[in-house]
Amino acid sequence: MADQGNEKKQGFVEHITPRDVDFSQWYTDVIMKTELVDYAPVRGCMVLRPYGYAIWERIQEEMDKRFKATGHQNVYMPMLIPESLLLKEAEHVEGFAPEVAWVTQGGNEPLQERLAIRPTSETIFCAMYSKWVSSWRDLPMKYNQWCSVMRWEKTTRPFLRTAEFLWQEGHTIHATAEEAQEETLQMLEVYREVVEEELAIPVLVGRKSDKEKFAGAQATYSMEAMMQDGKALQAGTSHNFGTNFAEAFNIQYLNKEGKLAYVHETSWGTTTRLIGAIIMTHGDERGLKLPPRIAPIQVVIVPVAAHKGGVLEKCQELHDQLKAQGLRVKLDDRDTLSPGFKFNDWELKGVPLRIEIGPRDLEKGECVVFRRDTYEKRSVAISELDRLLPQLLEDIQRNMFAIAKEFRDGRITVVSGMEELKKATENGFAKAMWCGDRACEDEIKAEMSVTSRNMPFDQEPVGDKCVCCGKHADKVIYFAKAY
RNA sequence: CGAGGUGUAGCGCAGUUUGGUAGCGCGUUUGGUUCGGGACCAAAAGGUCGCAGGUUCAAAUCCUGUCACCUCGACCA
Repeated sequence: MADQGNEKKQGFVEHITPRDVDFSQWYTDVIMKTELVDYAPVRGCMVLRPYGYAIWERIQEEMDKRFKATGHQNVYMPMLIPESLLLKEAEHVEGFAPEVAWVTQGGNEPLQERLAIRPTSETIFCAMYSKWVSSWRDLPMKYNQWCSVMRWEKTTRPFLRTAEFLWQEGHTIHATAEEAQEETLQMLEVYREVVEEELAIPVLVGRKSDKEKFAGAQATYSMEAMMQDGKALQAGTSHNFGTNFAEAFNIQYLNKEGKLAYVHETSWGTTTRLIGAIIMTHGDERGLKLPPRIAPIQVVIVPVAAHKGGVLEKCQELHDQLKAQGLRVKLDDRDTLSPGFKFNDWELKGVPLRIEIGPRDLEKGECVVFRRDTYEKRSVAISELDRLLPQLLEDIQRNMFAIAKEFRDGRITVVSGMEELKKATENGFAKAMWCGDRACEDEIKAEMSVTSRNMPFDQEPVGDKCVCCGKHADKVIYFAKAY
């Protein structure tokens, strides 16, 4: 029975729009049919269903433990921000004003001052920090909050852009510019680590251009992932505010020399958009494909002819054993569905490993193990599973990252002129030299709807002339169409 | 927000041109037989036709408005 990975026998049933026919429709089919989300009866909002929320909880867990390990604490700020507070930092207001939702009435009384539903919480963190800091001994303060924010977006798509979304926002204040910069880059690295090692999504990290940076930031850094349609998805950002907000909100402390000084501030965020990134990085013709480390269910056990010869009992026993071993395992004991249906169903839902156990296997003390990433099926002694499954999960994790990275790298093209840039960004990223002028970015965006993504650190130049204007250039930069 | 498209049972659709009893497939429920890649038989339940107005003896069908979703553009995580 070994290696019966015969493609023809694996009559998988097509239930979603093929990925290469209509990527966008494929995405919608996948998120709906896997029951990750549903549309809410509110404009632009989505409901995270149990399976979708479970993925978010896994991401939270991985992020949160690293935040704690790097010395951060969680807090919770109010959802409502007084208008006067939001108006304090000019660039910040300008950036967010168009998409703020307002509360104008409390009960039956109109409010004296309208309240913004937070689009982000810099201003309220600043208001509190200004109360809490007085001495250099109070610094740094490194807080994070898990919450939802609201941005009145004109067009929305589940996970990628919704009016309300779940995220974490870290906000820290420091005594020196050096510390703030170190924090900014440290958190970018934490993000990179979670996304590459846990979500198996390769990312390009680097600094944003001034045009693309956060409203009110001195510098913004991002990680950018490539989706299977070649478009970029900004997967997380980390900002250094310098003293911009501290000056606007008067966050001062007495330094060691006994003089008043402004704090240096950072903020950084990742959102449920990461779930969209997982779907569009790894998904295939059969649906979702979850990296083992983030999958809410790593191993599903499907009994065949469950009522015969103690099959179900054996499956239950195996389930308990694997669970005790620390694997996230599920026994599919639904009694009205055929095994074939369940195979398709769990592949659609992206579970990395499936174990099939039927009467024929039991006679031999074996089971069939199926890999979601390679579609490979093979017979294995049940007694080997405790050793084999963790190895397979690690192998799948590595394999998924390698495939995603190979795909991405194969679609990054070094370009030196506008025609090449246009061609490269039709289905991937362009890597180019840039002079640093805003005008060149504007021209590229106007002509081909392509934006600069970020400027990688420590990169060898790929030329010495700006891709747009041809003048001297010393900045390596990525361009792409973006979500 | 600009251009185009779609809203009819949980899902996928027909019916709209030419107004006249609300249809099909899948799913669901009950019973039985099945179970190694979306099983089969029998019976049953399920819809104010996206929503709000209007025209008409009569509206899924005609008119006006509005909302949601999809595709392509402009803004954003």
